[in-house]
Amino acid sequence: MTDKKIIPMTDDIEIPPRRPLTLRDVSEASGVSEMTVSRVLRNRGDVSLATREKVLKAAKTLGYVPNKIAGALASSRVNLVAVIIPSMSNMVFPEVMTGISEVLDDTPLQPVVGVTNYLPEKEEEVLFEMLSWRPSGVIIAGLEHSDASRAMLKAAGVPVVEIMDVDGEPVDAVVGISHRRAGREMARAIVKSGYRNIGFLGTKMPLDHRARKRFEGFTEALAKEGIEVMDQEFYSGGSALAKGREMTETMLQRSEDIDFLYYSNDMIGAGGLLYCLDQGIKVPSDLGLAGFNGVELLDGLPRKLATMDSGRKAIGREAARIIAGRIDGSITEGGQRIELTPKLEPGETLRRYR
Amino acid sequence: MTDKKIIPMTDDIEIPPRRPLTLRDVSEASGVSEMTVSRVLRNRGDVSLATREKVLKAAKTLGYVPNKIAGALASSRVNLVAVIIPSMSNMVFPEVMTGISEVLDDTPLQPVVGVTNYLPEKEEEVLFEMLSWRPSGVIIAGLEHSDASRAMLKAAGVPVVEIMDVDGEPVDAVVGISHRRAGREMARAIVKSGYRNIGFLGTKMPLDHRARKRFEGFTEALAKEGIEVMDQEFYSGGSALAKGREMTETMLQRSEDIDFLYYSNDMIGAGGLLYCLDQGIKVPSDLGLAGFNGVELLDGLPRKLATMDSGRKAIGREAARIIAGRIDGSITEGGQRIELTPKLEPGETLRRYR
DNA sequence: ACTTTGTCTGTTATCGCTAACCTCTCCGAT
DNA sequence: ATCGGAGAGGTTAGCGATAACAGACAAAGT
Repeated sequence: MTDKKIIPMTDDIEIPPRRPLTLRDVSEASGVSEMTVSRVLRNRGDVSLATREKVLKAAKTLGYVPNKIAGALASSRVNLVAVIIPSMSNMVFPEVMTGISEVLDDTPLQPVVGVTNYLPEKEEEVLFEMLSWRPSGVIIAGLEHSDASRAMLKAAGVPVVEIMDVDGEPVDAVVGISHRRAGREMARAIVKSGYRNIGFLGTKMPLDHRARKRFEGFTEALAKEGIEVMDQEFYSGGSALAKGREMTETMLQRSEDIDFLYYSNDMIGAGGLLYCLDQGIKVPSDLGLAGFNGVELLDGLPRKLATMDSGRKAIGREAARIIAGRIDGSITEGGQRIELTPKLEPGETLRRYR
Repeated sequence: MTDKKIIPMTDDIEIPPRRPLTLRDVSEASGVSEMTVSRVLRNRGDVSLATREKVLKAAKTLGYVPNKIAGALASSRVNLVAVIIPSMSNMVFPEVMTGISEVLDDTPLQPVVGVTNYLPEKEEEVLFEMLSWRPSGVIIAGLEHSDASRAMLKAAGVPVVEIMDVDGEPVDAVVGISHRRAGREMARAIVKSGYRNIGFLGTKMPLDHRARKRFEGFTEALAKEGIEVMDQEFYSGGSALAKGREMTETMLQRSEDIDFLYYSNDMIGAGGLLYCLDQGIKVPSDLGLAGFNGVELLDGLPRKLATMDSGRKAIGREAARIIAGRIDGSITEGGQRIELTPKLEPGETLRRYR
C-alpha cells in the first residue's frame, strides 16, 4: 500500500502481466499477507468477511490463477486420480469414465486419463509418468501388468483399484465382472437355445485379456456339453463395424454348417448382424448371433443383438467410490473386491428357449 | 551411509518405504549428491559413465519415481498440454486425440484432457483447473468461450490453439474447418441432385456451435436457391442411433412430401438410414440422406451415408504441431490460422448428379 | 613448472505455496 | 482487575526438485 511502483500510465485499464501472477501479487494488491490470501482462496481458517471480500476482489480483477504445482508441493496433497485405460475409441471406456466422473464430481478429486493402447510397455510408461505427479489414487484397467508396473502400484502408497475384470490377483482393490463366467454363461444360453455349430469372432485377442478370458470360459462351457468351437477368426485394426461384416462373410463361406456366431464385442457383432440382414440370412432361426458389452448403439439396430451387459458405468462408479472413500478417510482398509454380475440380454438374435 | 536407522528385520527382503522416496534417498544409496542424481535421471550435463550406472542402479532397485511436482516448480517447466473438449463419447474427439497424440509422442509433451459437456460454465471451471497446473500449451475446441475463459487463455502466457472451427475470432492460433461453408456445400450438393423438400435433424443444437453454424450455412445456401428448410427436428441425449430412427420416423410422418434429410451428425444419420432401409423407403431415389463427420462407422453400414469428412485427425495433428513448435522454439510467432477443407463424400444416399 | 582447459561433481538459493506456530485484540466470565 | 479463549491475521520453515555458479582434478599446452 505504501510502496508505489512506477507504472507507465497508458489508456489501457488492464496491465497485461508478463510474469505470471503469484500470491504475492494478490497480497500486495489487497494489502494483507500471502497467508491470508491463501486462506481466503482455499476457504480455510478464520478470515473476516471484509478481508475475504477485499482479497477475492483483488484476485478476480488481477485474474489470479493459483499455482497448484506449488500448492501440491507444499501440502503434499494432489487432488488427482490417475485413470489408466487401454483405449478411448471404443464405446466402453468413455462410459467407465462417465461413472468415475459422476462420483468424483462430488469430491475435490479430478480424474486424469492415460491410454495404453493395450501395450504393457506403454502401460508401464504411462503409469510411471502419472505416478510422478503423485496422484491420490489410481484406477487401472485389468489385472495383468508387468512386474515393474505392479511394483510401482504397490510402492505408490495410494489406493489402487483395478477395474473391469475380477479373474486374477489384484494389487489392492478390484471392481469388475468375471469375464470367464460371462463367456460360460453365454455358451450355456447358446447351447440351451439349440445351436450346436458355433463360431467365434474376436478382436485384438492376444492383447485384450478380457476378451481372451471370455473366450476361455466360452470354450470351457461348450466343452462340458461336448461341443467344440467350430471355427474362429481374429482381427485387429480397422473399423469394427466393417470388420464385423468381413469376418462374418469369411466365416460363413468357410464353414457352411455354422449356426451361431459369438463375437468378442458388440461392434463387430453389429457389423455381422447388418451383414446377415443384407444377405437375407434368417436371424435367429438359421443363424444366431451374440456380442458382448451392451453398448447403447445396439438400441438403434434393426434387430437387437444378444449381448451381455458389462456394467461399465457401475464399475466406474464403484471404483471411484472406493478411491474417494479411502482418500477422505471414510474407508480405512484396502483390498476390497466388488464383483458385478453381467446380465444376459437375449435381444432378438438368439432363438427363444426351445 | 553412516547414520543407521533402526529397521525391524523381518524375513522380507524388500523394505516397503512408508515415506515416498526422494532424490535424497537415491543420492544416499548411491553415494553422490542429489544434484548428480538429478542430472543422471534427466540425462543432463556431464556425468561419468561409472557414476551414471551406479545412480541408475540405485534408482531402479529403490523403485524411485521422480516427483514432477517439485521438478516443475523448480524449473518452471511443465510438459503438459491441456486439451479441452466438449465430449468424449461421440466418435469425433477420440480421433482428434489420436491426431494430437501422434504428434506429441515424438516430443516430451503430454496431453491432459478435460471435458466440458458443451457447457460454458463447465468449460470455465475445467480451464481454470487446468491452467492452475501451468501447462505449456492449450488446445481447446471451439471459438466460443465466456469472457472469463478468453481472459484466462490470453493471460496464461502459453500458446493456445482453438480447434475444429474457423468461423470466428481466435484468441491465438486456430485449426479447423468452416462449418458454415460445410453446411453451404452440402446444401448445394443436395439441390444439385434435385432434392427440394429438405428437412434438418439436429443434436444438442443450442450448445453445439459447430452444428449451429452448419445449419446456418445450410439454410443460407438453400435460401439462395429460393428454398426453405421444410421441417426440422432437434433432440438431445439418448443413443444417437436410436434417436436418429425416432426423429426420422417423426419427421417423415409429419411432413409427407419431404425428399431429403440432412442430419447434424453421422450417428443420427446412420440411425435414419437404418430406419429407411427397414421401412423399405427407396434411398436415394425417393429420399436422400446426408450426415456430417465422416466417422469410420459408416463403412460398415449397408449403404454408405453421404457425409462430409471433417478431418478430425488432421486437425489434432496440426494443432499439436503448432503447440510443439511454439514450445520448442521452432515456431516463434503466434496467431497461425489453418483452415482445412472438408471433403464431400457422396456415398450412396445422394442421387447421382442429374 | 605453471597456467589453461575441460570433465565431473558439489553448494546454494530459489520456485510458489501451505503447515504449524505465534501474536495481538477483544470480550465475557470469574 | 485478571484470565481464558476465540477470532483474525502474521511469521517462519520447509515441500522436492533444478539453475546457476563454484570447486576439484586430470590432461594438455607453453
